[in-house]
Amino acid sequence: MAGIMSDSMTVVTRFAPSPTGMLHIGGVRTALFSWLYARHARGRFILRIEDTDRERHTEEAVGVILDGMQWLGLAADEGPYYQTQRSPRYREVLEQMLASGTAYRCYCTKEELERLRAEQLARKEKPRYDGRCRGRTEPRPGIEPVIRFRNPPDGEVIVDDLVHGRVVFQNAELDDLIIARSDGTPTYNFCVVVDDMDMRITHVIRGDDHLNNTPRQINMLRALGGEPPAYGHVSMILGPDGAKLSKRHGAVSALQYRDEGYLPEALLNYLARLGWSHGDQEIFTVEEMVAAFDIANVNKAAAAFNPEKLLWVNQQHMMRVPLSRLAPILREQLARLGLESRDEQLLEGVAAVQRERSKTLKEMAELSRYFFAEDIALDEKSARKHLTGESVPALAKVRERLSALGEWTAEPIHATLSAIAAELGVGLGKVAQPLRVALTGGTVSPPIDATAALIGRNRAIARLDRAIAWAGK
RNA sequence: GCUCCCUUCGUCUAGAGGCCUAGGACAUAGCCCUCUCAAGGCUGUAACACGGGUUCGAAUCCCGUAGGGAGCGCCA
Repeated sequence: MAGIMSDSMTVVTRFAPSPTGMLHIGGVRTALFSWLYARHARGRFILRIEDTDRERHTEEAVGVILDGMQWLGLAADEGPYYQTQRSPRYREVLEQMLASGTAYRCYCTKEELERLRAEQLARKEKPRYDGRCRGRTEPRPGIEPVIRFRNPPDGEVIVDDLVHGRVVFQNAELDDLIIARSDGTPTYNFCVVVDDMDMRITHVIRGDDHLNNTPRQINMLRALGGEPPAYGHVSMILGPDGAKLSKRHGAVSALQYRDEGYLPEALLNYLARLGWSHGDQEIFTVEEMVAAFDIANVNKAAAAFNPEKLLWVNQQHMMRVPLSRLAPILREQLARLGLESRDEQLLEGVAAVQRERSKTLKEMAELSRYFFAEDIALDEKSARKHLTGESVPALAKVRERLSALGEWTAEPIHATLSAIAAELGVGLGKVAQPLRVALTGGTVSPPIDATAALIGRNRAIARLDRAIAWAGK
């Protein structure tokens, strides 16, 4: 009964990225599913860095993964483990397999193997090693051998995949894969098996590009006397055009989304809903996802990444989260625009009125310059339209009454503006729009009373004076 | 080429033989609300890849076909 664990057994999942210099959002999604599965089952989640290919992997590349996981809040209960630090253990298992005969040395040269491959291809066969060194007992002088796994020649391997259901592979389709290179270093498929066994992984949740590796890994695990874990192969993410997601589709790195002003829980929510659903619910807090997640409901088909929906999900989260969560991120985004603000009260106030009019915190910062900048730029077009000679009486009246206003908050400001409109016999728009241009420099802002309140009396009056002067020209 | 996987509105999905006149969400169009922009509300356009079966009845089960993807490395 491969992979069926009793309830009493603790679930252990893992995320095993290869440090390529970026945390890909496809990887984030499998990490998330792994993490959710462990959290839901009150199990453990392990982070393991697959860095066997030493040259390509740098410390910075590992740092990127760690930073990304931290930003996302996908905390590991164990690790990070590094494969490069486990060499002695791999060596040990290799020796053990050689001794037991489940692995053997292969002295074929690369040229020989290439020829074999070419012949098979010419015969329209699947290229695979034919096992010619299986029975060899004597070394070939001058050749450093590789080590191959002795795969069972017949029978089948059944994978009861958590998302795909039963998948059956014939052993005859599998060949004896190389588990150690001629320089003695172990290869990926072998390391994974040893690691998953040693770390007692109960549920391997990974990309479905690994589905074809699974029968080999199961065979190796059995040869080592281990019991295979359960496997769940989740689909990959496609670009909006249905092609494999790549840089040309825009941001594929998780940290880019942080820089673009997305909330990590929103990214997680969006990624989870890509291939998974829970009734008609679209917006989930992380806790809700943990409670509702079930790998069995994950879709088999690959899903296309839709940036517009991510934007919507992000805004929905911005509108629900406490303002104190938004303020620091808004401050950071403002800083990138060269605008300083240490006023937590103001930051939260701005976030409160802007969150329903911005999709990201970056956009919020861009739309909120006039709340933080001392000098604002007057948009020509807006000014010509609304700061006309006709608007001067209204503006003057607003200036006069607002400077005398007792309490500088939205309600009295609103009452004042309404009263002025009524006195002048015009709609509120005739007062609000010129004032909006005066205060913000443009025609778009949150409700004018709230906007004025946040801008503050002194700055508001100064901007009014300037606008009146402009209109009177 | 071989093996394996996948296929419901443009996109993400619901759907476990009758509840389907195929539901929800994003996007899109219209209306409402309204001081601008939003947010919100209402309404609309829009899908079971195709062909055969099985069944009283199929989006759902079976078999093909087509299309897409992955794997077949001394990469991970």
